[in-house]
Amino acid sequence: MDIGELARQSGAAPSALRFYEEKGLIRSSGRHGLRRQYEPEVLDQVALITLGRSAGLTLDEIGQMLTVGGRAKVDRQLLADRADAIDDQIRKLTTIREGLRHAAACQAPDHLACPKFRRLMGLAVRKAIVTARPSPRRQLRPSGRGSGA
Amino acid sequence: MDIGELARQSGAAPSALRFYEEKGLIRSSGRHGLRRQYEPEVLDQVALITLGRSAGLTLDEIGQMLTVGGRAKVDRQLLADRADAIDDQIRKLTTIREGLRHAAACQAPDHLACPKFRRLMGLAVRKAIVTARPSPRRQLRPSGRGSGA
DNA sequence: TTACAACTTCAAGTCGACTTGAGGTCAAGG
DNA sequence: CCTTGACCTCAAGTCGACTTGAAGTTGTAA
Repeated sequence: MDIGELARQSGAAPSALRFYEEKGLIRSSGRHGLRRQYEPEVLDQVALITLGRSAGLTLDEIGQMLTVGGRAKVDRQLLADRADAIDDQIRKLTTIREGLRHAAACQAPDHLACPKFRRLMGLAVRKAIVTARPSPRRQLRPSGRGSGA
Repeated sequence: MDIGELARQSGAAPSALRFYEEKGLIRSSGRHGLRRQYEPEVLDQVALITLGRSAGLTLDEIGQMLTVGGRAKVDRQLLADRADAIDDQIRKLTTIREGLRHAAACQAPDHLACPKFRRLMGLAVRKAIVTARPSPRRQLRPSGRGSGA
């Protein structure tokens, strides 16, 4: 299939697909004239990329998980490490979610003053944060999730 | 305390703190000469910002949760919506984590070929929707953004 | 055969979240 | 009094992930 079809079926923009290819996350099987042709299984790869991106992973991170070249590279340790890192992120998000759920229900006008909120967020133990720089985890362009929601 | 002290205690760079202030996420209580002075409770706010950032939230998103101005704005619906959005992100991350954990243990050289991996990632559903010769629809505009998954 | 929509490349622009650098101010200590 | 260094402002730079635009090519339907 050509890039337009892949775009339609995957939901990713053609420019994004070219970008992924340039980065080595997907591969075209050849050209028809000058047009890229893709095998159907690329759809799965793009789905994976999209999922990863929407979960906040960088393309580099996703690339490390993808065995796209077909060749080897299945670094199990890396995979396990990534899983752990994601687990960590899940814990942080869970913390925030709980804090938010409470804040949405709480009567205190300023939730930073609410002891329950503070406990949920672990703000009493702020000494722990010393390790400046929370991993350079850059986020996907917020686009969708910003408004309305 | 001045910005250097806040930076030291919070782990955030002074430039980041100025940036947060400019964005309205924190406030200085005044100046000593030309130097910003901060109240201790700003530490909590910065801790919250740091936590949110490391979980992948944008500053705007975090700002909406923060009642920093002291004044009202506790939009419970917004808070609940944010909690839901975060829940969604947690689910995606959980999916990925499970996929990764399996891939790290699996023998298949290409996990996209592994049925268990595919099931974990929910990639099987893709198959169904394919090529039914879609009507010639053009879509070269900003594509409305799939925002994926 | 021709029109044209869909593709191509490449360069530059955008956005969020900061960082870096230049040039300037000022409070405190020697 | 003078130095120092932590602060100040403002502009510009950086990075990731794309998007946009210009200019050119081509498969295919009419």
